Amino acid sequence: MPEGHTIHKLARDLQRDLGGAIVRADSPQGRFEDGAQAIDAETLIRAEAWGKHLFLKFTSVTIHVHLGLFGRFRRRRTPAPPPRGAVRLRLVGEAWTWDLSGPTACEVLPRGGRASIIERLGADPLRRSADVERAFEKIRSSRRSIGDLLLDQSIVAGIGNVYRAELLFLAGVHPQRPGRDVKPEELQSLWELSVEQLRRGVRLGRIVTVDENAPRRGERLWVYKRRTCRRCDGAIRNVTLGGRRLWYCPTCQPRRRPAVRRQTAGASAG
DNA sequence: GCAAAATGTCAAG
DNA sequence: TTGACCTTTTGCA
Repeated sequence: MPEGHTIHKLARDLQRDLGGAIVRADSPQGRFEDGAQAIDAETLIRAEAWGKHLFLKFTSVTIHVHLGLFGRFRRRRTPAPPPRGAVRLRLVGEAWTWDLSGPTACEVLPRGGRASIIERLGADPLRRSADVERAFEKIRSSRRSIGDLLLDQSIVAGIGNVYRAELLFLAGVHPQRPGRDVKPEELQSLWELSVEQLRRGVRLGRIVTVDENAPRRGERLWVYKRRTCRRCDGAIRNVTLGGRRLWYCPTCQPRRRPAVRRQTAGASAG
């Protein structure tokens, strides 16, 4: 189940397996027959990710895929066994076959369709061209909570419910702080953590935020769905923000920043 | 066998 | 703010 890291890894894998070659396409489930027919026997020119959106550019048209909450791609060796479950789109390459099931969106884009989707998306931590300043501006001028803002794809594209909780924890920011009250250095930290963590997610193929080499299953996250805090052992709280459940540690993520201890001039920093 | 949950988004009220 | 939608997996009878 996908946040931005999943889609970016997918784009790379599809590009590697199917890119630059002719692909056979069909819709075993039958709900994308016309679309599959449109690209069948065409060359996959480029697989590209933008936030949580995937674009598959073929010779004559571009396919847009959004996995939503349940969507999934399965990779199998060609010749592949019969589709398992409801496969919306099967892409068959020389060596590998990819089966798509359960997407929220799987559609042939009209001309200009890709551009109009990208227009609506905010800064993607996995893209070098990300317009960070614009994202910061939107956050700094909003009274909505930072927890809500981080899920808004038109501000930051690619962060989902797990990453937002983990990033806020790592940055020590309380999720209910209004965007306008988040300090520039905290925003900078949130952004840098996003880049670092999402990249790690792409590399590992799953979300791992804890600072351990080989975290065991169930020990990969700091706060998401946990009851106690890994760092301070205090009770984790959860609130609904942006329509989704969000977990945080009230001790490690104080609502007010801890007062900076006043230092007399000339005192050496600790 | 069935219910519930799952890393998401959009449109209706 | 709520419900609809997409599908698979897991847990409980």
